[in-house]
Amino acid sequence: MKSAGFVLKSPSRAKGKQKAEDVERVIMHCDFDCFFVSAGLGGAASTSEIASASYEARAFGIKNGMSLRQARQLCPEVATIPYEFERYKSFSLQFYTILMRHADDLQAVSVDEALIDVSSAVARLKSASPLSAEDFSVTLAQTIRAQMKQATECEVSIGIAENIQLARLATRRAKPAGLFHLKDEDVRRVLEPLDIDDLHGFGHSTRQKANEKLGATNLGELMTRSKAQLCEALGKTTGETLYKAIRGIDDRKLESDKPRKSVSCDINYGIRFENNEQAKEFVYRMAEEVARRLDGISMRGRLLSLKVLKRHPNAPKEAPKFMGHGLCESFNKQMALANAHGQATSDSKDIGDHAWRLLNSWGFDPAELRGVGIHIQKLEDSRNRDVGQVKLPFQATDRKPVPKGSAPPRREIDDIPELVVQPASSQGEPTTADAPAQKYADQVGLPSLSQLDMEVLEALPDDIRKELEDEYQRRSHSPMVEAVITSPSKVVAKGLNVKRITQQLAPKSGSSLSPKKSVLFAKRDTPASASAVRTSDAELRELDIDPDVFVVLPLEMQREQLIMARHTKKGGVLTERRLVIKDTTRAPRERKSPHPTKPPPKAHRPRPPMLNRQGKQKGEKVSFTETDDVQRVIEAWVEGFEKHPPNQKDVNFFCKFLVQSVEFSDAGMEKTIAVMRWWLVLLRRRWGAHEEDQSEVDQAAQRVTSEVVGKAWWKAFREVKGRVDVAARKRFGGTLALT
DNA sequence: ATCCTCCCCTAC
DNA sequence: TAAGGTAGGGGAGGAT
Ligand SMILES: [Mg+2]
Ligand SMILES: [Mg+2]
Ligand SMILES: [Mg+2]
Repeated sequence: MKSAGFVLKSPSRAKGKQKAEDVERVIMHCDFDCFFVSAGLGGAASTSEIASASYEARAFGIKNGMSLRQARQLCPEVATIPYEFERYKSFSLQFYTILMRHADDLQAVSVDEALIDVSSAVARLKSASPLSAEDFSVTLAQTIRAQMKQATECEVSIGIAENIQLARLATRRAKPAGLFHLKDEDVRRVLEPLDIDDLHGFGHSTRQKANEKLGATNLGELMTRSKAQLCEALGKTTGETLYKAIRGIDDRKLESDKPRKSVSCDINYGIRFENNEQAKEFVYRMAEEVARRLDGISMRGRLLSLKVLKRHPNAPKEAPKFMGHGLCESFNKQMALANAHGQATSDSKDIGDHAWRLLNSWGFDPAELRGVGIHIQKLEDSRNRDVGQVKLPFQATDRKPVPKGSAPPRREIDDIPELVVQPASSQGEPTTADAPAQKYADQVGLPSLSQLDMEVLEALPDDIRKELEDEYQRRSHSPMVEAVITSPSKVVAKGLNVKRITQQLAPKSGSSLSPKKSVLFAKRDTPASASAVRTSDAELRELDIDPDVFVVLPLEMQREQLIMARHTKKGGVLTERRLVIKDTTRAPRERKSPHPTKPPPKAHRPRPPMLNRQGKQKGEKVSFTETDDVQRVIEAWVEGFEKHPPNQKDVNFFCKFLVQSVEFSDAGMEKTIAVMRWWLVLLRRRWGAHEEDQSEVDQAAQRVTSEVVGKAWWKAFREVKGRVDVAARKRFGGTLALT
C-alpha cells in the first residue's frame, strides 16, 4: 500500500460523526504525559488555598487558609501535595472534550488515555489544501496538543498511525511531549527491533512462550515465522493477531459503546474466618456490594461465578504480609443465577444465596479461606426487562454518538467555549452527572465521571511510578521530592487522596534477583533479615516528620524518593533504606543549581515530637511490618503530645485519613486496622488507666493534668474509632476489630 | 460444530 | 510474584 495513496482501509463505522467511507484511516492514540504528576503539581494555581500547612511550612510563616501565592512569597520552594479529584476530573474532562472536537469516534482507554479516529478531520484539512504535501495528520495532532496545553498546561503525547496497534506504538516514540506519525513505509523498520511484549495485548507470558516455542521474542525474527507456527505456539487467535501485528496490520475498530459484560467484587486481603457463620456473613455482604454495583448501572445478571483463594497446604498459617493471602490455591466455579422466577437478578439475597451455595460446594474449612470473589456475568439491562431478552438495545435509537468517554458527552458541543483550568478553589461536591446519561455511560462500561476518581485511585503502580520517574528525570528534581526531602515545604492540601496513589509506589524488590520463580507467589524468604522494612530512626528524624502532616503522606513520598533513587542510581541495590536525602536529591540538585535557589532552609519545628526512640517496646509491638512507618509517626505524635491533649485538628486530619483508607478500597483496611491498633497500644501504655474513663472534663478551667491529657487522648481515640467504624460499616457492614 | 467451564493473560 | 482490585478476551478440553 502506498503511503501516498488513499488506501481504502477498514470501513468506517456507522456511529459517531458520519465519516466519509474512502478516506485514509487515521487513528491517534493520545496520552497525557504524567497525568498524575501534572494534574497534581502542574496546575496548583497560585490562588489555591492551603488547607493544612506542615510545621516546616509554618516555620516560614505559612498558615492554613493562606493562598498559595502568599505562601510562595514566604517560601518560594514551598511544595504542595496534590490531592484533588476535582482536578483530575477537570483534566480528564478537558482532555476528552478537546479530543472530541476532532474525532469521528473516540474510545476511552482510561482517564488519561484515548484512541480517536480523526480520518475525516484530516481529510478535511487535506481537501482544504489540495496542493500541499503537508502531513495533515501531524498538523491536526499539533493542534490538539496545543489546545490541550492551553487548556491544561500539560503535555499530551500523540501517536498517529493507520490502526490502533501502530498508533500505540507510535505513542511510545512520541513521548514525552511530542507526536509521532508511524507511516506505512516505516512500519517495518520501526517494528523490527521491538520485542513481542512491546505490542499491546502481549505480555510477559506470551513473550516467554514465544521464546520457548519459537526461539525468538524479537519481532524481526518472529516475522520469519509462518502464521501456522505462530498459531501453534500461541493459539489460533493470538497467533493470527501477532502475525498481522508484526506486519503492521490491525483490524480492530474503535469501540465506543461496548456494553458492560460483568460486575464483580473481589476481596483477597484480610480474610480470616473463624467459623462458617463469619464466612457466610461475609459472602452475603459481598453479595450486597455486588448487588449495589449492579443496581448502580441498572443491570441484572444470570450467571454468577465464585472465586476462592484457599491457603496453600504448604503455606504458613499466617501470610508473610499482614493479613495478606500468602501462597494460595485458587478455585473457581460458576452457576446460573436467577431469582425465584428464574429471571436475571441483581438482588443481594439471590446473589448471596448462590454464592454461598457455591462456596459450600467445596466444603472448605472457613479458616483456610484467604480470598473471595463474586462475579456476575450475562448481564441484562434491568430497565427494559420487557421480554427478558439478552440483547441490549443500544443502537436502535441512535443516541447521539455517545463517545466512550462518558464524562465528556454531557458537556459537549455547546458548552466547550472556554476550557478554563478549574479554579483552584473549586471544592464543591463532585459534579453529579445527570442520571440517565450516567447510567448509560456506566452500562457501556466507560470511565464515567463518577468512576473517575476510582479510576485514579486504582491506577496502576507501574503506570504512575513510571510517570514519576520520567518526570523526575525531566526536571532534575521534582517539587514532590523537594517536599519530602527538604522538608521545609510540606503543604498539605485538603484531602488526602494522593495517598492512594502514592501508596502504590512502594519500591520494588531488589533488582538483581534471580528471575526464577516457583509457583504462584514465590515465598517470601526474608524474615528478620528484611532490612528493607527496617527504617532507621535516624532517617525519620532527619525527615522531621511532624505529627501534623502526620499521616503517611511524607512517608509514602519517601518511598517514591526511594524508587527514584534506585532508578537513578541504576545498579542502585540498597536493600536497606538509605537516607536518600543527601545522595539522591540534594547532591544532584546542587550540582545543577549551586546556589541560585536557596539552600533548603532548615526548618525548625516549633515543638517537634522527637522521634528518638528506637522501635517499640518489645512485647507490645503488634505484628506489623509494613506499617512500621505509620506506627512511628503515630508514636511520635502521641509522645510529642504526652503533656498535652491532641489538637483537634490533628485528630480530624488523622480521622479523615483513616476514614478514607476505609472507604477507598481494600488496601486501606489493613493499614487502618494496623494504625488503630498501634495507637491503641500506645495509649494503653501511657494512659491505660483512663481507657474506660469517659467522664467529661471541664474544659474551661482545669489544669492540664495527666489525667486530663489521658482522657482527652482516649476521647480522641473513641471519636476516630467511631468515625472509622461508620465508614467501615458503610463499606463492609462491620466495624473494626482491634483486639 | 458450538457451547461451557475453568483457567490464564493482559491492561488499567 | 509485594499485594491488592476490575474487566475483557482467549485457550483447552469437555459437554452438548
Ligand atoms: Mg499517561
Ligand atoms: Mg495511561
Ligand atoms: Mg505489551
